[in-house]
Amino acid sequence: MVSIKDVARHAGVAISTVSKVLNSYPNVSDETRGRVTRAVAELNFVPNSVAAALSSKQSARVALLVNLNTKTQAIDEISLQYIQGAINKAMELNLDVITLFFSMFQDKTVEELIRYLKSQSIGGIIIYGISMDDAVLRELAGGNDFKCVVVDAPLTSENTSCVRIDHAKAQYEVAKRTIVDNNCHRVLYISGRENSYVAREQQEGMARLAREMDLEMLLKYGELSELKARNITMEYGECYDTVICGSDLMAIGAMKALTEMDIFRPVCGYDGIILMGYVGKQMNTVRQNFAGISATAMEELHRLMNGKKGEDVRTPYTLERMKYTDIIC
Amino acid sequence: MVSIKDVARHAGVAISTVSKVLNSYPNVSDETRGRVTRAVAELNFVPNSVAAALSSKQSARVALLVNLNTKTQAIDEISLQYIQGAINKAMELNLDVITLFFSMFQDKTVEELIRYLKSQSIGGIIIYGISMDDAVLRELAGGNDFKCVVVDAPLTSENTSCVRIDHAKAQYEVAKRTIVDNNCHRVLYISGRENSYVAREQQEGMARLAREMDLEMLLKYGELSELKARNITMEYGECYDTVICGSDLMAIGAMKALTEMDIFRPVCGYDGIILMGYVGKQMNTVRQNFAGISATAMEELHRLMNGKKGEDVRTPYTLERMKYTDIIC
DNA sequence: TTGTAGGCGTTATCAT
DNA sequence: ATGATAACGCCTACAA
Repeated sequence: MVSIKDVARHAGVAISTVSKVLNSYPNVSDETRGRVTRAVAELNFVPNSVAAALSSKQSARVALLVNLNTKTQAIDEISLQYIQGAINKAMELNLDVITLFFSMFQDKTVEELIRYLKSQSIGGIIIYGISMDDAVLRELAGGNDFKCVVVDAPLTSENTSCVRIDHAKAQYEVAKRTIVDNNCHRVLYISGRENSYVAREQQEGMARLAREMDLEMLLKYGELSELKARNITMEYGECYDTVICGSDLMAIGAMKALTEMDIFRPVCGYDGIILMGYVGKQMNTVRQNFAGISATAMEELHRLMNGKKGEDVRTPYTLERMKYTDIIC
Repeated sequence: MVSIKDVARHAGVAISTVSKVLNSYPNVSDETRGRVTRAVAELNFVPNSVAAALSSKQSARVALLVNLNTKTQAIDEISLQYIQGAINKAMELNLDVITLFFSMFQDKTVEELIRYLKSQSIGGIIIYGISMDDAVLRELAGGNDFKCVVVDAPLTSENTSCVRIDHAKAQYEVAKRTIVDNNCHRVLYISGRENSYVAREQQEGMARLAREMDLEMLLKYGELSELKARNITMEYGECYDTVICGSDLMAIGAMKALTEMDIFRPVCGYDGIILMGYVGKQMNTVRQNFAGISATAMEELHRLMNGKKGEDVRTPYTLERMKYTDIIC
């Protein structure tokens, strides 16, 4: 393997000079920079990131903490897009990435988790799908051991940023469109989990809508489960004009229930997952660009690791009407 | 951070002794081993894997090369299960993992790719979804730079193993069941890609079946695309008794086409993906345990990195009849 | 502006 | 059986 030493020799300069060029330090003459750059090219030198991580204080290594839904595997579509978006952006930014799943440390304490991450020379982390119940992860995000970006949870601080769409606004808009278009007044709202940050924000949007439009609204928790949403719809669907759901998966469950009950009620989803196209019906939904959100999270983390303060970042979304033909290819 | 040095001091031994204990070398007295182990526990010491990777010759770092299907995102369900299975097993085996996607190096040469992997101190790789067209990756798998496990491609060699189910047998069995149960004679077989290793093996199975049962069979390539399978079925479906597909996704396309044509033909899928449950119909399929296959691949890679020779590993599968109610929860 | 040298936390090769 | 000590490849004061 060609190392920095070889480059230095080939360019006729000191190792430290090569290092300075590689890390674009200011005090290097153009001529020296040129010689080093040329040597790098000629030798096809690629810096060893492991050595760099060991040597440098601010290691450019990032951990992705992903909450893989082992039960309803269908929505794992989202997790994969998160992972993909993050890893691609990380490669652009020259950051190393390791991927971890919540299940790996569900029985660990914060201290153990921190020790593990430090043993991997991790400098920053991105957490996906954290809920209010995850004490350990919340502590991790709140602490000062790592730079941190949390997707979809409002845990902003000195070195923790949050990235997400405006769920209150998105839920408000997609529900309003569905309700206005169909002239509804009595709304069955199937939200996700009670202790989900996203669900809380979505509920805010729905509450505002209910106020503004003077709606009668029943709030139920579908736990992001297709089956639960189906059962809720079975029980209450008939008495309401429309079923608004906090996730596409639940919307699918609601729709199947309505079909079985043989009654029509407009259903509204949330997320814009591909899977929804396969049920063969249409519905309004909020399309989130999960890969894009994750890329944004990685950029934000990169900034944090370069000294920026944490903040609350909102990403764009679109309202869509998804149908089968949009999907297949 | 507590380092090996702290452990050594605390245990009253030399650093190298601690290292020997950690890596379970033979020549250490039980008493010393005990003192070191105790010190490790008391100090909550977790070895720094980055330093180990730098120092050690045979670095325990593994790269996952995943062929993410950017077009038909639906079947990415499989990729995620691969990733999950590999990462979980790697953690058990104390291997570090980085995940890469084919798209990241599609315009790179083998040499560039090798340099990149070496710059990351990668010692072994697992390749998912390689096809006969991927010259660079085939060269990588054939070379001697890394220990390598290839999932679903017969590229066995000195330090390259292959892990997969017996596709010829599986395709034979699932098709036979479908054909016998429905008493068919004329078969429309929609295979995947022409240059896919899996497709070739599946075709072997079908050829044998056609021979044994004296079937008339038309082979078409659906390119793993739901739409292509749909179009093929539209064109030829009517003249055949049954449609056998090389993937669930294509089976879904075929089924939708038949529904639209308003004719019944038994359809048979392959893979056992969750998505299939959502189309709301039943069909025979081969269920692969993708996470399990990937875990097996990681174990095999681990063995290779410990000096074993490459070989061809077959994993189990089951024939199943998937239906909606199996899925939702 | 450039070079020297110490250190990052391990592993591995020698002596002892 | 145990302990010095030199790598591993890079970063970074600090010196020149």
